[in-house]
Amino acid sequence: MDERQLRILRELGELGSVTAVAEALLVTPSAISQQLRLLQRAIPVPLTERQGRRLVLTDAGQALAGAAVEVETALARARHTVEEFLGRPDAQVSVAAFHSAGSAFFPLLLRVLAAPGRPVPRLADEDVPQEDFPRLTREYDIVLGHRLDHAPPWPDTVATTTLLREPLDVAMPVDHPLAAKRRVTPRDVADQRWIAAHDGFPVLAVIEAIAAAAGRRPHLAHRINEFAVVAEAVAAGGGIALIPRWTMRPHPALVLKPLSGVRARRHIDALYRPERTARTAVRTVLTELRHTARVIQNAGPP
Amino acid sequence: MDERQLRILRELGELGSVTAVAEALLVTPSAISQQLRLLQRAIPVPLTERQGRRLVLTDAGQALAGAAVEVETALARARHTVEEFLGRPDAQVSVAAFHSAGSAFFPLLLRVLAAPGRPVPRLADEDVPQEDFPRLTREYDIVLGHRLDHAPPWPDTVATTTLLREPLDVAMPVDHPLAAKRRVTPRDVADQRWIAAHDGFPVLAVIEAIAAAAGRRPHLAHRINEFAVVAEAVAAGGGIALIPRWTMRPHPALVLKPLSGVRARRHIDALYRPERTARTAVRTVLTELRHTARVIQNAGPP
DNA sequence: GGGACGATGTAGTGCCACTAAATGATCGTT
DNA sequence: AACGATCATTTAGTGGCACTACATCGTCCC
Repeated sequence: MDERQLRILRELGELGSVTAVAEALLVTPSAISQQLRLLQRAIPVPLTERQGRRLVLTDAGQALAGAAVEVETALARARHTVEEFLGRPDAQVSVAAFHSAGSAFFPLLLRVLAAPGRPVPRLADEDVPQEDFPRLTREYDIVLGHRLDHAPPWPDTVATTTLLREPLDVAMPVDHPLAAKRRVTPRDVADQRWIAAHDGFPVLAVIEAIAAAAGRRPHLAHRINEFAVVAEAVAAGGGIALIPRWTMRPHPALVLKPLSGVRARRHIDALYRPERTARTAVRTVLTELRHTARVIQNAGPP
Repeated sequence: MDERQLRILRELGELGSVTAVAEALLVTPSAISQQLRLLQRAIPVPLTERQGRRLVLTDAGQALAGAAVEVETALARARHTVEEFLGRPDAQVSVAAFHSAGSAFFPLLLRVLAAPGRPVPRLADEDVPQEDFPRLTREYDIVLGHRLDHAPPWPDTVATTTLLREPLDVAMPVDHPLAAKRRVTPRDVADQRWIAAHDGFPVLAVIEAIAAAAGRRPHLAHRINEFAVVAEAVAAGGGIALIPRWTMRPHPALVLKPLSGVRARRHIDALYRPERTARTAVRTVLTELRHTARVIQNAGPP
């Protein structure tokens, strides 16, 4: 007893003859007759009976044809399930971000999505080395990752959208000798003690580029990834550091000075598997992330 | 997208690997893999993804697997529909009877089935010529028919159960000359005017047999099928008649005298298509008819 | 009765789900 | 680091089954 046989039985109940069913299903009457015989073989009571030269359903056949409607309904629903899954505007969308992007994007994203009928965000922070961001797209619909301006592009296993090109400024205590300058050069800062990120994190490469531009080797005093911790360490006189201009909340005891002569920028990119954009809700969140990026860039951190 | 592919998807969701699904469904992993590929071909977003060396469902796959459960549920219900149809003890059972059987059986049957959980009788009277009783089983689950003791048996296209072997007595007015006898012989009644049934109805053959036993030709004064009408005609002096002993309500102006020397009996049989006894409710009604027959035989008509 | 209509049986064909065996990928182990 | 074990997939080949074409049989209608 399979779907097709039930379909045939149902059509026979509604159309009232084998020939009519055959025409409706675009096959020969012989095929219908054979399938009915096969269906009958599995069932111990007659499902059909001759009425003159026509074939009609018995009571048992009508009972089974009724169940066949449920089967077809369930199958039709199954066939539409994927579309519905893709089309739901209020589905869950998981977004991962490294810390500073999270602190800047998540509040704005939560606010703009806090309405019925909008995607339901599932946010998570994931601070991983550069090369691990693409892998996170297995687990999250959208991953906010960062890389330096000149760094190799993301592997083409993932699709990407650049949300921000954010300058990295030199952070120092407000009473630092360099705090009087409008901008600083690699020569200005090459001999400073640096608070850098761990290996594999993008900020480190910029510090090395700055030192190289001044012909020195960088003095890496501390290795701290989290910018909020970095800021506190800088304020406490632990050294200077590179801090993103827009996504970090300003620290009252610090000043940020733009670097000249070295491209110190990081990209904040949205990484995702292309097929996930088939979901309306995912596309919506991507759009909102782009919009959020403009807000962040114009207004600075919240 | 067919049932099997959905089944495979569902199992993959629950078992978590192609090999496990293959073992569960008693096929090779290759078959599973191929079916998943076919299913995927019909759907624009990935349903599965590699997780290490295993294959697991994506969110879209899980959504579809959920719908697959509904499909399987509907199919399982369809597969049980026939059994349920057969097993329902309180289903409708249609019973047809010729007039006198109806007037005797129907009241008792209605009384014994008048309870929740018992078969719901759909009664009908059908007075047709002898050879038409089997045909009625197309339309009714059970048909009460009658035939004479020595008449040819019912065709074996129908199953039969004999409910009653009922004597046919000679009915006459209470003041008739023969009313003084305990029983009557063919010779006694051969010259009487008879009230007989129409051609094709069993009673007629008995009258002819009586006449033949006495070496006469019967004198058929009237042709009336319905025994209630016959009784009135006899009471009014229209002639004598054969009247069933148990299934006719006694008429106050008539007496019934047994015939000797001639087998004057009719069978009241239940005719039905064998497959209909697959239904519990039909078997129940057949049992109750047999029981009702015993009551009628012992107690006489109600 | 004869012709039209409807259902069914039979032989043959093409498709499809499956198996078997090889390949590729990943994991755990020593 | 290398190996075997495990898991998935691919390929070629096979058997079963749903279908078509054609013939036959029963039923209805004029």
